Amino acid sequence: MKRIFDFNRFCENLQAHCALTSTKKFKKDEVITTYLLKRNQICILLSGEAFLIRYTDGGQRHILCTFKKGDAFGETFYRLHTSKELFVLAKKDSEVLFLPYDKLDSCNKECTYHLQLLRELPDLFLNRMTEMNLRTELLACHTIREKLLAYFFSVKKEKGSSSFELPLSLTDLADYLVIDRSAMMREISKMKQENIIMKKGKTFKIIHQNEMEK
Amino acid sequence: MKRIFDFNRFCENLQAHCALTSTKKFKKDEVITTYLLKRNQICILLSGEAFLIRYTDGGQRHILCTFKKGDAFGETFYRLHTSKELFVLAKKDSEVLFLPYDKLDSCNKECTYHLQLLRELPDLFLNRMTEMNLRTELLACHTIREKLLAYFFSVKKEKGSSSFELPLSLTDLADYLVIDRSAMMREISKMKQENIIMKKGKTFKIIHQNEMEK
DNA sequence: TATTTTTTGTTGCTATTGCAACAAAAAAGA
DNA sequence: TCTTTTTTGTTGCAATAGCAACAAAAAATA
Repeated sequence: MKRIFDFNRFCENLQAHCALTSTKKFKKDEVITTYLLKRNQICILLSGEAFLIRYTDGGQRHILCTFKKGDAFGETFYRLHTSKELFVLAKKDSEVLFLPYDKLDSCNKECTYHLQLLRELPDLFLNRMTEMNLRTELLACHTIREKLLAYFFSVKKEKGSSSFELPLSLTDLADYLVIDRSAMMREISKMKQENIIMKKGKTFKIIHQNEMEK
Repeated sequence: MKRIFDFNRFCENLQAHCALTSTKKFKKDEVITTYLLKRNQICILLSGEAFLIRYTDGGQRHILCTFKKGDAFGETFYRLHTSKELFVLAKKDSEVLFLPYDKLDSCNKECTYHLQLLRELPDLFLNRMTEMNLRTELLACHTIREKLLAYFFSVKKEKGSSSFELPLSLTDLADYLVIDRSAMMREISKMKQENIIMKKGKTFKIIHQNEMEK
């Protein structure tokens, strides 16, 4: 993700110089934060990996977003319209930087970092939105095959190579695309048979790209 | 939608005092703008109604967003990840205010309105995001029935009454939820038979709300 | 008002998908 | 290393949804 300013350096400065900032480490599968309460908190993933999760009434798990190093999250970035609780779960051991959103312009005089962040907020929002747009588009595909192909193309585009490893396990992918895992596996098998994709372990390759491309 | 400041008044001031601002009227079914090019343009709907539309490769029409008076849109608010073109179509005769995003802080000294807008941008983004989150959640429902019920609840919540008129035609609703219209009609018939909903013309009412509620 | 267009409503058929249940392989943990 | 847990892979069956095609009602237009 292109960032207009040096995000890593910015985070370091924030930690070193801002009294309102705190960092915390999380073990795999721990809850980093929830989106139910108006926490007015911005979270930045310094290391590790995390998922934004919702459980449906039926008990199904949906993966709404995946966060990598440098991604900003928190309910500040996801205005809710239902009261269904969302969780951010550490997928791997992670370190997270927390800072309050509502105090962004009322920190002490020497702390210019909050103001800097304020200026970057529209861009951070847009980064979130881009990811959400992707998932929405995937969910809007009619068939499992179309969902998979659209997803594979997005990974291919991001990695810049026609062979790529999925950033998610197949189990997680099914929860991200909101499809039945076994039905998805069946479709993957069919696509292998029909020579549309190749699969060796975790590495996929798209062979026939007819339309859709780009 | 709650706005922190008086949006209507703000638009009036902008039109009256800012040289970079322009307004234009559109007839029903005219294209207001497209999201393909980097227009760096912010659009505000002053009157009327508009849809954000995408056509799939298969020729299907998807309604991605619906805009009402006061809503802000433009590719600035929808960072794309594909090169698929999006259209904003006037659903009714409409009037739209246009202003350039990238010149927000470089207008003449007397024009304080751009700066004001800049401060409001995160909030405007979040309003957009809330609507997109709603649709994503609807698309994530497994069955047509669940999609419909979730949608009905969102309308009910917005209108504050258990009886409500849909803001979309049923044909448009199917394109918004990305489901086959005839299958949707069949499901609505079933739900009427099973006494889950009532329907008189365009007015719906939810009878059994078991879970899901709120 | 009369005519055209759009929306609503209905149905049969078929393909797709979800569910359940299970086995094998791989990964994680002791 | 051995054991346990998670992930991957497969299949039959039943329910759901999409497609096509059409008729009636409503809305828009002349």
